[in-house]
Amino acid sequence: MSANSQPRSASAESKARLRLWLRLLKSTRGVEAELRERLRQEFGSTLPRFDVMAALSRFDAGLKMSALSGVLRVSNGNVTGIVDRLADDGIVVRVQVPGDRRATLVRLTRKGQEEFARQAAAHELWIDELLGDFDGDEATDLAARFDAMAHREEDR
Amino acid sequence: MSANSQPRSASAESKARLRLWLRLLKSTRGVEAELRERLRQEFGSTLPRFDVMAALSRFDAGLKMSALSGVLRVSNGNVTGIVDRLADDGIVVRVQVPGDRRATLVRLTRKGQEEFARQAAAHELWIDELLGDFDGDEATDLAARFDAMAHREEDR
DNA sequence: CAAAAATGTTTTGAGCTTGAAATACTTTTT
DNA sequence: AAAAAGTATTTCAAGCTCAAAACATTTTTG
Repeated sequence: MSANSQPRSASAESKARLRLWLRLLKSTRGVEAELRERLRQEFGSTLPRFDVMAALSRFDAGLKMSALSGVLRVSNGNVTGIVDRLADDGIVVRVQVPGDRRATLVRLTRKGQEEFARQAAAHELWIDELLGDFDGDEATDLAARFDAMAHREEDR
Repeated sequence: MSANSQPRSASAESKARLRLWLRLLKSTRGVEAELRERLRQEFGSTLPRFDVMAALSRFDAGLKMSALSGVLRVSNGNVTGIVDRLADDGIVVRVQVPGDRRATLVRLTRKGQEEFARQAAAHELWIDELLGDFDGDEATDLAARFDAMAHREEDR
């Protein structure tokens, strides 16, 4: 009955979502902090650098700066700085795109590929440890669930 | 049987966890990006500022700088900067702790309380919208699940 | 074909973030 | 009570992050 049965349950739902958000944030920040720390300790590197290397590792032909910032969903200027430092370290190279003098292609060097392979192997072990609470089936279910959510986000 | 039935399934489990982690990261980063954008647009503020205000709002008597960085799980120096700017804007005040001239207590001002109330109300609506994929029960279940995980993290 | 619009990247300025060093004060030890 | 150890906070240097502005080049349009 009554037109106002909604408000009460809507509010309870809203509180439940807020609680979920706070837990999600705490969990992912915790894992991220641990990953940062280990990348720093074990490889003298950072998460943003790892993310750039991971993205480039999927494209042997390299990526344009704009494509890279698109894949990573960070700003152009941001990628400029990270790639600068990665290039200084010989992990990536910038290559002119023939026929378009505005664009540059960024590619992992041989050294970059080797370095990424080492880090990615360690990274997978770390994740396995840090998300050890979830067994294979639960992880698979949740991954599908959050994939749906991530997709809904994209349409916004 | 065989001694090597473990490796195969362990690896599949590890892949499932890695996939989960990537989805989790994508989802939470997406929501965070949206929150940042809205805080900027609607309130000319940022997530770190919101986090500090939220923490202080739970302690009428104020928090010491070290307690604040403890609650937020960020470095001391980090909090110094955010509190500096919040103080410049009249959102918080630093108060001397009687009997200990090293410490300072940070408290929301009246203005800070009012500002936080407005932002928190909007924030709750935003989260309700952004996590709209999850109904109340699912949100409650998942919150408990990630709480368990976050607790395991703390023991590390 | 010149002007205008679009595309690709870097620069800039402000704020966030960290770990380590510096500073200031308090408590404990000798 | 001086020395040493511990606690509270800020400063520093380096890197990450964004939005907006600046630049350079290419494509489209009038």
